[in-house]
Amino acid sequence: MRSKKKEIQNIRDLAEHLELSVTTVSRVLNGKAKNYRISKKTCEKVKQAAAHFNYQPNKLARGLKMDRSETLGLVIPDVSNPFFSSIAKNIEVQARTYGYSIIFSDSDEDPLKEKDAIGLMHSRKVDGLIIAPVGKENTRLIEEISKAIPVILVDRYIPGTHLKYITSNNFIASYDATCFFIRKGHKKIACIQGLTSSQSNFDRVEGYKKALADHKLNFNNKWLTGSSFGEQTGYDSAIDLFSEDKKPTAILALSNQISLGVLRAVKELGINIPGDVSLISFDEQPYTAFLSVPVTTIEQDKSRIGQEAVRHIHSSIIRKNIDYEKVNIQIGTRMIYRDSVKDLCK
Amino acid sequence: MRSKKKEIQNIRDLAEHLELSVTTVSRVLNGKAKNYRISKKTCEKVKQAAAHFNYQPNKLARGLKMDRSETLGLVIPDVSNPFFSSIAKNIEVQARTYGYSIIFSDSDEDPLKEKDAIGLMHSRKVDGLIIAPVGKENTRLIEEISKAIPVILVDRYIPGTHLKYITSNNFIASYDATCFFIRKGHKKIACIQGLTSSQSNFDRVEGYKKALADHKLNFNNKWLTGSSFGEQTGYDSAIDLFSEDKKPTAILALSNQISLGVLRAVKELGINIPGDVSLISFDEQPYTAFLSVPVTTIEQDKSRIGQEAVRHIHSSIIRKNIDYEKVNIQIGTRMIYRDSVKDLCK
DNA sequence: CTGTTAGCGCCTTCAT
DNA sequence: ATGAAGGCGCTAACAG
Repeated sequence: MRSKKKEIQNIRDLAEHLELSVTTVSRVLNGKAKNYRISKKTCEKVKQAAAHFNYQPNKLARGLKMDRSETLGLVIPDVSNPFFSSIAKNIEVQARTYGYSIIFSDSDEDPLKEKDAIGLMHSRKVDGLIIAPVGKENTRLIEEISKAIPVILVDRYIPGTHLKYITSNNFIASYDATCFFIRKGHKKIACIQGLTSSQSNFDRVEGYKKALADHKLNFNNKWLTGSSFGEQTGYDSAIDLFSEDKKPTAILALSNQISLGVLRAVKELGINIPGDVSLISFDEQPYTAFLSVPVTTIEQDKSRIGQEAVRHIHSSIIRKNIDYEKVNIQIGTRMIYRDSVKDLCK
Repeated sequence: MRSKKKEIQNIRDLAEHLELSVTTVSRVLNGKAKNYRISKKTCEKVKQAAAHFNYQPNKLARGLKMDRSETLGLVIPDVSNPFFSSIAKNIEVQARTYGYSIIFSDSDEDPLKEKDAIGLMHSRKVDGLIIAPVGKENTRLIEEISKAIPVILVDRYIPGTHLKYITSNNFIASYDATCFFIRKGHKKIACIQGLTSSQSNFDRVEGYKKALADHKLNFNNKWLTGSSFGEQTGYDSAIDLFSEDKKPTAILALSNQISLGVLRAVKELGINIPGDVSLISFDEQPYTAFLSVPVTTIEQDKSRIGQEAVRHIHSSIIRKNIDYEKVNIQIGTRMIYRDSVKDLCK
């Protein structure tokens, strides 16, 4: 056997080189040697040759034939947000253990881009789709596609649909945080919310309201501001909250970026945390402990969210049937107590 | 024409429904109507039907036939690092404007995973590969694959190869930062480095050394510590730097995560920045201004790095030839002056 | 134990 | 101005 490296581009070249049929080679390479009782010798030869020529089957062709691309679509609103990048990382790493590659798209908080991205995923024949929807705009589309392939929502979900989701228990997290404020003697508690059309935002706001109600505190609309999860919202809202006669003693910020904005405003205004105002923020980050004031946060279990998402989508895929088993997992959160909340009772 | 929605799964179904040949449908859908002088009427009918049935061509089949998957591979060491997540975002957004989807893989700072990821990209027939290599372990493999498809390195590059790269001008950035320390009267300047096998780290260290040399300051090995870009390295190095008789007056941290580690150590030790020690950190982040001490940073132009990478790879792809035109772009950085450097001259 | 062959969905050459 | 047919690389009946 000449060891001269011919151009081995596909399985046929390899088969010819080995003087075997493509079938045999295919079988060996797909671990079906046993089923067809292919001789050890042949088996070894094939494997060695494949390794020698560094042959890798064309996944496009394989996908076309098998009707399975071994690919998962991932659509998230903003990877540069550390919350989502963490989720993305966990999903990718987990997905690979199941043999999937990730086709990734950043919807940039834009429903139109999201729509395109979903369409693309479909035409690329992903086996499943993991999506953190921007809002509710593409609900119909997502429901439609979920009839063809398994879909799972992460973080942000859409109620009133069959769509499965995995998210944090936002209601309880928010409820607990607000209660914590109240226990520390706060009565004027503001909440800076994110995207109002997102359900996780809604749940957080509900938790906040419920906590107020449970403690016979009136909910006042002037203390609920904000419109997106971004930094600018936090800044604008904080400025607003302090410019007028509102002046809350506590702020619940519904995302890490929002609290960064609050920090910017607070710095500009010369306001002191927790002296003048207390702060609790959603999303623990590696840097939160080292902020100008170490802020008390609500930590979400990003790694578990990612893992569960992949696990569920994988099991839907192998079961081949888009089951309507209800999967709506709300993963518990954890408060990390630091120095941004003042105890008014002392 | 019945508007009953038959199952339109592929181009043949669509053609049959329209009572046209697949050829014609294909041509219209690929914008080649003009070339074949297909009548306006036919054209319109086809487009409408495609939209109506929400038909999307199977990209797997298309890719197989065309030998172009319209897909770019992206392999980076850690998306949860905000520096890389920012790059990833810019790359994805830019790639989409050229019509590429991104197949993304996180090598998790592990050369083995990186190797697998690159192999997978190859078998998925990506049209081009953008990679921030972990170290130099997979140089051979990357060079090999670069003969088959365009490859471009971002951030971390590999010298002594033909591999194209786009990175920050790390040498100058580091040189300038060190000079700044010196100008402020510092003489005992430590440098906490990242992955020593990465060229960008090397360049940064070289810039640091050169600045010392240019100012007749001896480089002393005891002030060069660290071994990875992670947070723990920053912490360990800082502890080490302060525990002994070293006690530098200034620290140059070669990544944002390293400086977070420094901050952790400094907090634990009750050391004051910039009172006891000054700090300059690579990588500007949204939070850096709000850290316990707003830190002076070296900002890299992440959006430009991403854009250029995609631009170059796209042009290599359409030119169809893997040209050996040297592309080694070093993008300028910008220092953002804040309060973490003490002026010893005052 | 191994091989032959059809066909996945698409584009394109050649024919009309 | 439109069609028919071959083939991209792979897997899986079906056939020995």
